[in-house]
Amino acid sequence: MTTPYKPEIVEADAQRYWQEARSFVVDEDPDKDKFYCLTMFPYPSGKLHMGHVRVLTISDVIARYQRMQGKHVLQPMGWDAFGMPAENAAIKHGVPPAKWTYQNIGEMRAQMDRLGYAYDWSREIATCRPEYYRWEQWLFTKMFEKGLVYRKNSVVNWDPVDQTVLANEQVIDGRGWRSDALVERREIPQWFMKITAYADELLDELDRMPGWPDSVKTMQRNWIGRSEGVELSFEVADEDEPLTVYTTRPDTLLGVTYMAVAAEHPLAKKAAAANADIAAFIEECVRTDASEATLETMEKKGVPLGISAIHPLTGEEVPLWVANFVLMSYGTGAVMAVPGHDERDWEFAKKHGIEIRQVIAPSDGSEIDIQEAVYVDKGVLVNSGQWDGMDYDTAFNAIADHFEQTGRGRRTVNYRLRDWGVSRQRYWGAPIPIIYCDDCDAVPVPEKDLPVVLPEDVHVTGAGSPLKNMPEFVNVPCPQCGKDARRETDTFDTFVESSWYFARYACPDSDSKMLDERAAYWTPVDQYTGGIEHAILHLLYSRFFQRVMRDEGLTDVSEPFTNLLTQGMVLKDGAKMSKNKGNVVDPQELIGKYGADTVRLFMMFAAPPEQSLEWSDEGVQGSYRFLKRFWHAVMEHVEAGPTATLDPGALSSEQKGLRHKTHQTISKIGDDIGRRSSFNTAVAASMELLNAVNRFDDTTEQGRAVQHEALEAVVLMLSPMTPHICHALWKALGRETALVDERWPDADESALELDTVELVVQVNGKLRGRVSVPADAARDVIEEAALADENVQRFIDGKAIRKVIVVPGRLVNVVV
RNA sequence: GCCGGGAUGGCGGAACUGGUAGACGCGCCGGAUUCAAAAUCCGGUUUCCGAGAGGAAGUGGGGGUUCGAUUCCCCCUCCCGGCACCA
Repeated sequence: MTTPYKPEIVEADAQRYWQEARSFVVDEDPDKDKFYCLTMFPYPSGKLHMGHVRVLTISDVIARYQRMQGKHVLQPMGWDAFGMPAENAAIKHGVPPAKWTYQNIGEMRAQMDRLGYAYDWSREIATCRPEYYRWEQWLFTKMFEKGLVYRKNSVVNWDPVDQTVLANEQVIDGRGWRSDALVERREIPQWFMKITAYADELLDELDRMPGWPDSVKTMQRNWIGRSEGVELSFEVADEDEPLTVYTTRPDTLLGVTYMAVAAEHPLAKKAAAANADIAAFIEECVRTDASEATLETMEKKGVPLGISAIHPLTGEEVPLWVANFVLMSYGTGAVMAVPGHDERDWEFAKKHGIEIRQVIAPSDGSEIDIQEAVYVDKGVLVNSGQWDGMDYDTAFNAIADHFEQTGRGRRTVNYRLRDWGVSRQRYWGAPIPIIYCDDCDAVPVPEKDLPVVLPEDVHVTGAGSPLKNMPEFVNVPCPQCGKDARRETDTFDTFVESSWYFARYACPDSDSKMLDERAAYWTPVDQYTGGIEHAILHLLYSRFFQRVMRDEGLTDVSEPFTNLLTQGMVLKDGAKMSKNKGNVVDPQELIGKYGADTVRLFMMFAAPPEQSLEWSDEGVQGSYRFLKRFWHAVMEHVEAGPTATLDPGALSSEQKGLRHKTHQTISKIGDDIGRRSSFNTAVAASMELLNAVNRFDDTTEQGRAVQHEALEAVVLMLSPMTPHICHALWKALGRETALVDERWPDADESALELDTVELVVQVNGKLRGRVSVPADAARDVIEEAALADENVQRFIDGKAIRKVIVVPGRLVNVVV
């Protein structure tokens, strides 16, 4: 009987060692090659869930692997501590958000430690602490000075019963989640950050980011949505102001048969004053939430305003409509409609009996019927007078020139990207450092008065921010003129905190600067890991903030994350684990039953990191079984007595075979983890090697030596995934040093060479046989061997061989 | 609706650059061990035909390129993520 595997003892022992040796606390050592490994920090929601365990484990495996490559690794952890759930908990249970949050942080930190993650806890950050958010308040005031922030009216979801602003998430089927009242769109003044000032840089740099997945780069490109078009004006009958629209298809201009404005547009409001039907329609448009998904999937509706614009080229009258699919916040709040050559315009025109005019024909001369089907491709202009026969580019330029020469329009670059609205009408966030004075308007809080500290002892009711009812917070003298003034009670969007925390880990205790010289050592982040749901917002805001910090002279770095890995969700029964669905598996329970290593191993083995992971209780048991087999294999070997030194020159062919497998696996797993982030196949390869060791029944001196080498390799290579058991087994194998300080093994090239290789033989692409040939066999020798195969003979017999394809080391295909 | 991604045995997945489809694990079947069970160990396991040797089909559906396609191209279906106030 060998020593049994007791994970709770093995894991406590390893963790005690790391704790006492301060294994994961790092300094800024200029002589060492740094590696900054980071996970998107969690929201402290209460308990760790499997989604957390997955991403934290992926990141930990990378950190530990890089350490074994000799890198000086920083892996910090912290808390995205502001946000709505704390307010919801406060409303429900009467606990102040701060207290609730700090409690959760304590619980989650303990759970993380139980999982054995290699964190430098000396750098822990919680974004709800004034020492942290004072610096984003400070940066905001710097941006204010530079004109990178501004205030304008913008739309929110308004709950008319609770008299409060709702997040999109709090709107369910157009109604407030607590009041059930129909939500209204309402405009209020809010602060914006000018991310559009960096649009071109954010877009262009994507081409020079090889460490990011193409899918994320494509999403960001599309989100920024740079387009080149023409801005042009239509005169409106009886109006002084012309109606300005932007189009990327000036070539279709002669096909404009109507125009549409947003419900909030001044022309619509004016028409509504004189017409009850229009007023009713506008009312209806406002009674919806503000999310784009809702607007785009809504039935497209509109009513005519009874007024016309004048077509700038033909002088024709073009009817004006108000429509629910035009947004005031996009461009000018007005669009020109070309039913013949735009899908949405075509459907709207069909529905309302508006004329559909063909002005583009396919370049290949084929006939189309524009009344039957819309034609959106670029082609040749028709029914367009002097522009007839031109292709897209020629027409674009000719028409753009015409407008620029007549002064009624101009070429312009447009972005889909909008400036970032950072104001939130919520309590549990970082206060926006602004003071409103009747004389001086909005005044940023001077640096000496920062931070603006959020009062933590409050009573949250859910109806508006409690800050509004705290005169000691609100009433302050104006920093400019000293008169009585009022403090801003809105707080920052929590994305503001998460847009720069990664840099602050380098110097979390710096109280004189947002970032000090330590940031120059650690940033940028070498490996960033997190959910694909952050592909656009969080990652784009972080790229923006990094540049704002750069332009403020705080860093030379422009891109915050060199390599990005986006991990998939954890599912059970095909659905995301959530309390609502009742399919949650508690990590704590599993760790108690099997230990942290089993949970970590299953997470890494069950699916590739970018894909969703289907939870399986049986699969977890399988991982546990493997660790037990692993443990007993090493213990049996060790308990059989000491091992002799390996002599590679004195091995039998079976011994050579196992040694070949060992070094082939070392080579494969290094590539799997280091280059491919393919942890599931790395685990599979470890299992294969261990299976080979267990099948290898050779108790001679050299037999045991080859076995010993294989077992040490498995211990080293599994250690990033299951660090505790490997820590124990490394000691058991007679090693004096701690495994955490060991280097990744090297594959011995001489052990990888093979004398013979097996080739597959196909006839017409179908597998018909296999042949063994010397590794260095010439092409004609391979061909001869392939054609000589008995089964291959049956399929080529009596047929003419047209061609023989030889793929060295792989296959032979005989084409007959 | 728009943008991005995914679909392979009973299940999770593997096949990396167009070259043996199903590695590894789960489950299941059979056996060993046991008074019995659990645990453990050994063998089998895509489907169909065949005693076997072997053959045929097969990677969501339909088409195409190629000596050869899970992999590349076109069209479609379903599922997932995001859509600017969930984080």
